[in-house]
Amino acid sequence: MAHAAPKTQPVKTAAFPGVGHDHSHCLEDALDHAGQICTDSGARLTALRRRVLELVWSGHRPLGAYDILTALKTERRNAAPPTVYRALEFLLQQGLVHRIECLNAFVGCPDPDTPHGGQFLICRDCGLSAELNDDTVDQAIRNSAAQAGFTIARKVIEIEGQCPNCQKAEM
Amino acid sequence: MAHAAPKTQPVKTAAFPGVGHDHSHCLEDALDHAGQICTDSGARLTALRRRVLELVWSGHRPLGAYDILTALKTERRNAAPPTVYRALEFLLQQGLVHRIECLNAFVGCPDPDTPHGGQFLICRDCGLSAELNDDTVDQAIRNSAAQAGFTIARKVIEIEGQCPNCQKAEM
DNA sequence: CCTTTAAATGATATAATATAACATTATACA
DNA sequence: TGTATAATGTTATATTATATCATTTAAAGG
Repeated sequence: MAHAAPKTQPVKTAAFPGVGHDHSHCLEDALDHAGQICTDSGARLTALRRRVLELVWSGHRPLGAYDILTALKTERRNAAPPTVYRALEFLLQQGLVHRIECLNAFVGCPDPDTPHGGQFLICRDCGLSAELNDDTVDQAIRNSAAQAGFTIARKVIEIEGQCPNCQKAEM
Repeated sequence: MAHAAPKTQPVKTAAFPGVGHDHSHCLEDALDHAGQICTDSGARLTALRRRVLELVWSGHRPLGAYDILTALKTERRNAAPPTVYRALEFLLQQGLVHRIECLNAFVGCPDPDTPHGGQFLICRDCGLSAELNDDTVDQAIRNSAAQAGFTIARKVIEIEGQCPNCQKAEM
């Protein structure tokens, strides 16, 4: 039966990067976007900042500032904590990276064109994160805050658990 | 016109503790709850743990571990970081306090009877936090995660902004 | 082009948050 | 009461983040 069981189709996992996805494309894309955004806004994407962005984008795994620093030091002997934190601060301001509070870590934003808070799924097994932007979630929160008479400045939405790939791997 | 303008009624601010609320009641309530919960589960709410819980409940403002330590040291000269972190770990496990990731701080749970993640409104002006548990938000997130094939272990939902009291104060 | 000014980076020190590891004391319970 | 386990004491150190001042680089106007 060639065209049997549609129920055995793999679960849709759009949000998480596939195991064999072409990451060089993600990286190029992120750098191109960053260049464009900074050109448009007049912000200066210096070599250092660009390099830190590349390091953040070395994968879809949120990286700690000191992880980035360690990598950076192999190229710039004089890199120090402020070197990294300043670059990250810039990248955060430009919306090019997000900070993951529950990990004290940073991850590239796949869609930096429109400012947004970001909703994150974070896998405890493999460490990968995926950014959602579900408007239903957003609206529910806006409603809830409005009912309490609260004015929102920033939303931290970080969901820890197990990603589809790691669920499969367990079986 | 004695019964004019209903539109001038104060905004409903149920979630945030009123300026003059009877906090001693909050505190007693929390301690009673804690005693009950630990008795039921067989967990040991020692004097130290109970005292740390009291300190966390000294207000509705999330406190850092070292804030708690400073307070604790006035009574126990030998208190050290592990003293506080261990007590907090216990209290977190029992669901008696929550950790606010974006502040590296801890706040008492007003409703520890049923385990829950907690959704927080955090005022940047006065530092107070209010815990929501809006099922609409919760469901939206569960849906969103399910669509991505993601299994949820823990949710971090922290909304920073301005509380109703501080909005009024600005006028 | 030069100068002035602002922005970015270098460099050093230290603050703030959190945990590891082992010793000692208290509690439960057989 | 003795023994095992849990809790706490104690010291050291890891991890994350920022303050401060010096130096270099880039931008903008004359």
